Amino acid sequence: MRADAVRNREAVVVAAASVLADAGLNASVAEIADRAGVAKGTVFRHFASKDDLVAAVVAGLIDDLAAQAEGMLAGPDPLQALHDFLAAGTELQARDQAFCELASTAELVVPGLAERRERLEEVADLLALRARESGAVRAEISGRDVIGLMTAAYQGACATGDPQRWPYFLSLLVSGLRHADA
Amino acid sequence: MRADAVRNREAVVVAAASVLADAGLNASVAEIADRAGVAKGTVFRHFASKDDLVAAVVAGLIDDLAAQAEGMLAGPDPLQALHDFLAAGTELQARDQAFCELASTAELVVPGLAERRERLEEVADLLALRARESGAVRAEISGRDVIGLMTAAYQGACATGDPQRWPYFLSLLVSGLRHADA
DNA sequence: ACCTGAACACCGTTCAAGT
DNA sequence: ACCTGAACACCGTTCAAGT
Repeated sequence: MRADAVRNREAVVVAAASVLADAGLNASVAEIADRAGVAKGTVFRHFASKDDLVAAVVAGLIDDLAAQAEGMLAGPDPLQALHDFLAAGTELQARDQAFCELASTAELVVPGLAERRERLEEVADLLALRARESGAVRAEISGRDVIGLMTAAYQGACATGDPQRWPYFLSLLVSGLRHADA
Repeated sequence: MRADAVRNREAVVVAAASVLADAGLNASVAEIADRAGVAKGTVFRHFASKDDLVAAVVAGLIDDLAAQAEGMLAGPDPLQALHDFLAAGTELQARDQAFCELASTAELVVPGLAERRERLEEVADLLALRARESGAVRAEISGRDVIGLMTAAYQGACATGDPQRWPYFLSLLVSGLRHADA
């Protein structure tokens, strides 16, 4: 790969990460190209579609979150670890609009993100299992459900008009996990 | 207003209600016009913008929900009434894609929906107050928060890939309301 | 090889021409 | 008055022409 191509590809990814975080999934390719200092066509030379570019950016975010989660598995307090993971995932939604929009979509509009999500679900599964075995959580809950809880907390807060209040919704959900009857 | 105009306007609203429920907010005006049997231009003769048409359709949905909620205020069990209202709102999201998308947006993209939402919040406020006064709910919760809970339940279920599981997320949230520590 | 910008299809919106 | 469809601006995507 030619040196300018490497540079351009990287510039596109960096620009896309920033623009997508701010403006979400319908940020225009034109704006990303502008910010990267390349022509629109160059974006499509490196990524087959806008969705592919989005996938490349968001895959990095999911991987970071999964890595964080693996670190939490070693913590002494299983309930705290689960709570920390939920908080990290919810806060990521608050920080990144594109991730936020993807997190609340059932079908992954964006291909190539499915495996990343599976890895995340597996770690979440372990966190949930430990919390249940410790007795702190009574509700039956899968790793997939844990991901759902992150989205629930953030979207709930958004719907009140004050996204910053997500910790309140998260604490409600965690109370629910602890005391759920059945 | 001429007779054909009345007929066309109604046809547009009916078509829009159906198309928006199925395809959500980015259903095209062309498809709505087709289904209504009119030209695209006719849609814009009756509604200044696509957003205005969306508002007209969704306002009806919100009003229906608010009316249901007012009926529930008279019920004997305050916790049950709150739960029923939450279930009705969540189920509406499951049934109507456009309502669902609007419910998880902080800023009402669509103008003219703010007052409708306020009326809904007021009824929700009363339902929340009664549930708290009855002692069944410990968490402090406003009418606005109640709306947020509907969105939280449905979006959480969506994020697991199985929207039909919203009752599980709703029951977690209601458990949280009952037992929240603080 | 890779980059560029003109070109195309799609969609919301406008408006001149019809009835 | 109201309806229609051609026209415009915007955006994702393609590709012929340049280096």
